[in-house]
Amino acid sequence: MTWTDERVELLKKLWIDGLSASQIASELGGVTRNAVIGKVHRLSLSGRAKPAAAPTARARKPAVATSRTASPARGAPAQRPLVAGNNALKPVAETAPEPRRLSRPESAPVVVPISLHATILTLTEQTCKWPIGDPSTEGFHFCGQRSGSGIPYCEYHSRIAYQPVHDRRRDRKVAAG
DNA sequence: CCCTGATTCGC
DNA sequence: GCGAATCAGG
Repeated sequence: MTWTDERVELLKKLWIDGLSASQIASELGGVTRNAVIGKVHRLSLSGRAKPAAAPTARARKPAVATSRTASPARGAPAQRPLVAGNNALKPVAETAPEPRRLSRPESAPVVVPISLHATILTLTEQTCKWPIGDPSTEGFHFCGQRSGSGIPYCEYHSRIAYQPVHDRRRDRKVAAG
C-alpha cells in the first residue's frame, strides 16, 4: 500500500482523534501499526496529547552490542513537542455511567462479564465487541472482555451470538404437544 | 499475555 | 520514504 494523500489525511485525523496506531492501521487496511507509527513520526505528529512530556530516556540501547547500533551520528537530540492546539480534539473522559449487566442468562454456567466499558477507542481485534446499551445514547459501549484470536466476542457473548438452533427444540416439547 | 508508542536502520 | 524489528513501558 502507498501513502496516498487521502490515506495520509485519514491517518492524521484518526491519530489526532486519539485512536491508537493499531486501530488506525486496521482502519486504513494494508498496513501494520508499525507503519502507522513510522508515518506518524515522519509527519512529526507524534506527541499528541502530551503537554509536558518528560524526556524519559527511551533511547534504544544495545543489550549486547548488536549489529544495529552502528551509527551514533543518527542521534538527533532535537525533540520538540510541536503540539499545542490539539486539546480541543482530545478525547475527554466522559463520566462513566454505571456499568450495566446484560439480561440475566437463563442458566448459563458462565459468569456474566462485567462490562469493561470499552469504547470504540479501546476495541482491538481481540476484545469483545458485543455492544452494550443504545448506540444512540451516551453510555453506549462494548463488552471489552478478551476474546479469542479472531473471534469478535468473548466466550459469554459468543454463546449468545451463536446460539445454536437445536437448543430451542426443548421449548417445542410443550408448544408442539 | 495483551496492549501502547518510540526508535533504529536495511531496504 | 517506508516499515519490520526492536525496545520500553502499562
